[in-house]
Amino acid sequence: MGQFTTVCTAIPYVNSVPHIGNILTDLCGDVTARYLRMRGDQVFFQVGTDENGLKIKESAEAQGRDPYEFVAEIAQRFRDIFDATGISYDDFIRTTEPRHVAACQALFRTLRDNGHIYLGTYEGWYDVSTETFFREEELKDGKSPDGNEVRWVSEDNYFFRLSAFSDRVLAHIESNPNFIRPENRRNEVISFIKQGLRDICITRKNPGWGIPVPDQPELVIYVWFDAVINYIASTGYPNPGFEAKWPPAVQWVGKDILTRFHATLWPAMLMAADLPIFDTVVAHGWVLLSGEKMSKSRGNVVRPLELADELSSRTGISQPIAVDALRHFLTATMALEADSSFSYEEFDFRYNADLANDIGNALNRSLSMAHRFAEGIVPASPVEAEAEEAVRGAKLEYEIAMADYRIPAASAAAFGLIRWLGKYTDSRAPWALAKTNDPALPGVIRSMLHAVRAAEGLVRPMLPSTADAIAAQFGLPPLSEWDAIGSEESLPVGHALGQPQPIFPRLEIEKKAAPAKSAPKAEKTKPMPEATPETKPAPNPAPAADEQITIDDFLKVKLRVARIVEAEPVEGADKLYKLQIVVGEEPRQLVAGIRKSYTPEELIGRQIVVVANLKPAKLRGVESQGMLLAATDETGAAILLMPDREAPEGATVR
RNA sequence: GGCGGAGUAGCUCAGUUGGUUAGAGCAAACGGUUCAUACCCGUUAGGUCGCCGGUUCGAGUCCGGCCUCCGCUACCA
Repeated sequence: MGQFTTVCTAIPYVNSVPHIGNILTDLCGDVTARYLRMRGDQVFFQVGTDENGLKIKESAEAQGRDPYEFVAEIAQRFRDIFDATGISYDDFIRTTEPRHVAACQALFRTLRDNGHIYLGTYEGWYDVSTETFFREEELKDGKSPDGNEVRWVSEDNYFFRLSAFSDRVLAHIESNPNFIRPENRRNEVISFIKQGLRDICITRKNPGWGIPVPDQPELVIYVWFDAVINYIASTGYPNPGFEAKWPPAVQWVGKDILTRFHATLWPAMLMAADLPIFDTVVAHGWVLLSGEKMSKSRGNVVRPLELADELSSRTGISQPIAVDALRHFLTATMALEADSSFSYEEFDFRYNADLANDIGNALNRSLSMAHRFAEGIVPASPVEAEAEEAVRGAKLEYEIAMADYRIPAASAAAFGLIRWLGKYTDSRAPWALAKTNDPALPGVIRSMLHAVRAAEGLVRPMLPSTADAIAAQFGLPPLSEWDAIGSEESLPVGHALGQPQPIFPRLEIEKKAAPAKSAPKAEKTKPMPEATPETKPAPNPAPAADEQITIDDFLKVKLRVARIVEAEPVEGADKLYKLQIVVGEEPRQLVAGIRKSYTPEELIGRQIVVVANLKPAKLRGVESQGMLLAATDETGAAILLMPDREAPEGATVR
């Protein structure tokens, strides 16, 4: 047993059935794993489900279900979808499994023994639905930044000394340019860490669900702290032998969980435990639908199997081939550095253009020509030089892309070979050569077959069922060794080829009349910011509406004259004053960022103009019940607005 | 506000270290071909390479400023 090449994927939280965006992480991991296996690596490919956390327990109970049974059912659904979409995992780990619990507790113990975990009192606001603590100043209108309910908690908990690892994590990122991919995410992480990392509270009071803290079962480990440990638990940690699979070569994650968890917390945890760190973490963007993130609450989700089933019923292709169509869409159109969009039109379009017209037709036409002009066997004449060159070039381009985990670029290399074949076939025109009994004919036929057989190997990581179907029509075993791509042995001379059979029947897409010019298809890529929530049947956006408001709009803003009675700096802030003011008779507290421009003495006693009906908000933990009006000079300094002469206290301004 | 990214043909995007007529795919128009799943091939787009200025013999490609969009992050009320 040698060293494994380990591929990890972020595990989804089991609170709903996955949509096509959710499986993107696993698909990326799968393509990577399949590619590396073809390269000859002994691959260990981990996937799984994240099942702890209070939210799960509450969801289960809300349905009157036993939590264990509840998560088991949902985890199975994920597993079924992974299986059906061809995710070739070697291990499916659930965070409720004993092996994961044991790994968490072992790691926790190690960190506690090392002094990287300490006991402290946590007091603050807690958002149950995301299991996150918030500082006072992070709250918005008494709710979490995401708008969830929060409750005040005060409990003794363990903290992880994340702050102590800022420098080391940063140094690691900076000295390993490939540690975080793609580049733009790397920059985001660096600037995040440079602001300093705070220690993180990593336990919660045990609600009867979760992983108990060793020796202190009244506490459970925070779900995020526990979740990332699954990667190493999957390799067998802490049992001897896990080192054969640890550390991973690559860890795939969605962009939303990169910065806080996989690029900072998780490496810091590994450092603290003296464990090796994975080579690379790659973050991909989201798959948007009509420009919006898919979410169950929005009701705009596309489920992978439903999509495949629908395609399958429209074309008559088998489900695995339909799944490949989905895999192709995602791997070809995704961009690592940005979000990508899904639409049904685009999906059909890609199916016809890339799969039916390009790869399907290339196979069909090459095989039928071989039967027509070469008696259905692989001719002995040598492959023409330009075909050798095209295959070699595509293969190299593919390898370069995959070395950097640029899956869409690898896909483009594979399809580029197919497109090359179309031009080649036309330029050599075997049907014309046949008429004149040209001796070049067999070499051309063999070259075409050579290219298709190579393409089978190149698309195999993305489209495993399609690749199998191509091999089957060739009457050859699957081309599953990378080095065999483009080789003599992969396509033996004299081999009797199978009969061609369309793999991807063309979809009939009714051509739209001609709305091409007038309506740019409802702005699929850049949805205009719509103020109106909910339904939007006939948007008809009024363009100038932004720039002009009505008098009624203006009168909604209640401006009043107020007097400053006290001014003191806000602790821990260097721009803010806490001001006590009176609006008429009514005392108010304001927070204002004018410390650079005024001393407290200059402020006290002055009359100012304030927005009196502004929703209170917290800045740096201090409530501000309004906003004062000020102009800004060219340096950005504030210039207070004041009445021209003493105004009646609390006078209305308009 | 800070940091970062992006702005290239109708659409999706490529464009290495600055260098001859700025590219690909798709869509559209026209033409060709018939081996193939009405498929494939060729031609056509006359694109101010976001705007302004600068460096240079020469800039999409470097520098400065500005505009717009996006991401991250804030002591923005």
